Amino acid sequence: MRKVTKIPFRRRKPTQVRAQATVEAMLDAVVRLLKRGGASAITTNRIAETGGVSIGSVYQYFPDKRAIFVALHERHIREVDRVIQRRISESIGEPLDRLVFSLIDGMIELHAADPELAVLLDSEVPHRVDGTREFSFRLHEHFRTALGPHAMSLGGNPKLNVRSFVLANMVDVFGHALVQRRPSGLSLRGARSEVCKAIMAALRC
Amino acid sequence: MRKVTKIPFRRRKPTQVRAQATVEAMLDAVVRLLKRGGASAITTNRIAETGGVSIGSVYQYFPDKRAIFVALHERHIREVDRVIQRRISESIGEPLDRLVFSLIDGMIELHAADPELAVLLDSEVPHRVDGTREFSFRLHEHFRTALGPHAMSLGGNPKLNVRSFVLANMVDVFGHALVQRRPSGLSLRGARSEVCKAIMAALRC
Amino acid sequence: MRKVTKIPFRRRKPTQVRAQATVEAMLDAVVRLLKRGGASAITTNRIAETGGVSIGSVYQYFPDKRAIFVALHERHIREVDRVIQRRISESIGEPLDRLVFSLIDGMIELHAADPELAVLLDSEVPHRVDGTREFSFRLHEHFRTALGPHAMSLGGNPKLNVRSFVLANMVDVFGHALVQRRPSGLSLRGARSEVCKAIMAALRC
Amino acid sequence: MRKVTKIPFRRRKPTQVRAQATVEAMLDAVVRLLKRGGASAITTNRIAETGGVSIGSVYQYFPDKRAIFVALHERHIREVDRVIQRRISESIGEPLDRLVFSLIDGMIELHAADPELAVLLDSEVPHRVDGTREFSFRLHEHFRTALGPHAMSLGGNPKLNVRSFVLANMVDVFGHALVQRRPSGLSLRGARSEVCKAIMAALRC
DNA sequence: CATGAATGAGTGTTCATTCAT
DNA sequence: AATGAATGAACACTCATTCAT
Repeated sequence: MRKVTKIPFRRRKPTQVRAQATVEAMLDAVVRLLKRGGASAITTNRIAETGGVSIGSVYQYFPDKRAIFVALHERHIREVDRVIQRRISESIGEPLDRLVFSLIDGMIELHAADPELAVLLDSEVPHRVDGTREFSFRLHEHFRTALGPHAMSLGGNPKLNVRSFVLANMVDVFGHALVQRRPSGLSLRGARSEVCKAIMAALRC
Repeated sequence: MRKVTKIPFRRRKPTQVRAQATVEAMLDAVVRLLKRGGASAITTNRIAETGGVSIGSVYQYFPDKRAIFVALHERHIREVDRVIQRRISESIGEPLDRLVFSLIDGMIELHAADPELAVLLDSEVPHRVDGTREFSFRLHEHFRTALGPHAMSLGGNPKLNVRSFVLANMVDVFGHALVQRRPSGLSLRGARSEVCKAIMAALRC
Repeated sequence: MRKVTKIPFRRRKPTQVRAQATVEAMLDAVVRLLKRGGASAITTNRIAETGGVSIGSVYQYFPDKRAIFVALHERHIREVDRVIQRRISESIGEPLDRLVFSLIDGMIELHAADPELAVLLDSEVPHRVDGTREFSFRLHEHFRTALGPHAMSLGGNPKLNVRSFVLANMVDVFGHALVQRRPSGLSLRGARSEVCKAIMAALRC
Repeated sequence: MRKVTKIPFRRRKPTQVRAQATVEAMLDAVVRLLKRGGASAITTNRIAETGGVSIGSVYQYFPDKRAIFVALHERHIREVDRVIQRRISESIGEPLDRLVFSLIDGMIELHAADPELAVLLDSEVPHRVDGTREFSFRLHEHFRTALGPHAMSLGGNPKLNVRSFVLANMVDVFGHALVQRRPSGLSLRGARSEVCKAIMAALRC
């Protein structure tokens, strides 16, 4: 049988400004659909329509539907990354508890801006694990670097690797939990303060 | 036909032993498919085939596809619940650090049994938020109850609500992180011990 | 990245009588569409509709659209095969010119039954070459066998391989040409008789 | 948009040398795509890309996709025509068997140059029948004219119409068959000589 | 009850064609 | 003239669901 060799097709890379805007429009459309009707409301044609582009254009930028989801997750991850990095660099020279507070506060700010989104993003939009995993490690790096200068205040045997592991995971859960799962009877501010204290204690060992 | 207007229909309650086994077979089939080909590989027909039942039988036990996912998540949650409760009751009368260790150890045991599963379950299988949320609160309750007897060792002002919030979330993340995201250069045992110390510190304030 | 292994899906084999009828209905639908609007009028949904089955059923029997075309060609080939074999076996014991006449007559009968079809079949319906090639060889075999008993009447040096090659190809073209491209001023009967004489001459060397 | 109602539009006639080259480039691109991936690999955009022109230019020269196929077939037919006519004119004054040999040899030369192409051209590229039919008649005319001078050597009752019908069809099949379907155990030269003898016999009646 | 053939709405995706630049 | 980004109608194909047996 004659081999039916699939001939690849050029996919545009969104390097141009306008192209970037189009991609953003499409990702926003996904978010809008997600909120309106859950994962099952997301179809490629609806993404195009909601995003104000033609379905053809969608496939100019993404090879398939899944790639759109990946891009959406990546955009979210990039935002988290950005916030974390900024908060870290802003806290250089400050004492450890200021850093911890700043990180938690950054996460809250991020998730509080759109509380629904973060939840939907990882409950409804399928996301291959590797991306998340990789991101997790990158965060871990950031945190380890950030903890470096505070070695003294972490006691004689800092074990930075362990400390940053603890810090990264606590910032992650509590960043989410404070916004989404805060138990009744606790104000956000109060809970935040308690969490910061807990993190400090956990870091100091 | 993809029915949109739902006509209610009596669905068999799996009270019989055999029925239970059938349901289990189907849920296991979902897991198997999930591991083999990700979320997109899960179709009702394949669930039936893989589970060794007819597609008709699937609809005898579940009103629609989503219900299968819900059941799967519920089964998983039930397992976590069971482990947590057992560990708590086993630690009654023991000091707090024994409880904490037991909880973390339980979570590790749970996730280490099938490390892939837990990840896939909440990265690929869509799960309506309410169930998770509800589960989260229930866990919180368990933890608060469990912490009750340890009020003294938590200092003069225990704020049990806050402590259990901290405990629940830390057990949750680290239970996952120790199995999936443990940084290189740390043995499971070593990391576990560090995490327990961190939790203890966070609890004591 | 997680391997998204495509999980195959069971395709029904049309062994049952009813299934056979369904397949026939679908192939007939293709022919009908082909005559009505050429190749571009053939869509899988139209095949289903015209054939009186659901599109889902089409895919129960064929993995994809191309497979339908292949089946159509195979059906046609099978018919030619049947006619050729019958004519050959009917001519056993008869002189060579009776065999030649019978073969040409069979082909005419076949193509005259639906003159449009044969043309459309190989001008509009894409057909992978290998099938045709294989068929061609099989026919060649039949013809060689058929010529065996006539070795004497082919002169002292029959070279059966060459003779059957000549016969097969002449039966093929003239079978088509007599129906489709017969030059003006020639009756079918007259032309047929001339062609038979020509074939006989070509066979005798 | 797939325009259905055709609005007539001036199409550039490729009179210029450069224009001719562009058209050739596009037709060559079709052939290249055809060989690489069969009929389904031929898309207008790929033709443009492979041919090194813009898709816009393709539509400057062809009203639609089908027109490209027609042009491709016409180009092929023109080549066959050219070869046949040249061989005929070269054989003027020569005996009939020289003419027959020259024709067969011309066809072999033509098809052997690109054995794949001829097959693909009429197995995969849809070709409306009329063109082929018309071409067939034109060939027939050529052959009749060519046979005229050989009336004597065809016996007392030449029936040129029938002879040229026989000749045209035999040249056609064997031209293809010798290249594509020659049975094992036959050299091209040997088979060619046998075929020429067979044609001569068929012509002489 | 269990089965699995049949259904067809709806999906992801392609690709012929246009037209502003 | 030439370009190629953009379009969207239409396509091939899937799969949740039903229901006659």
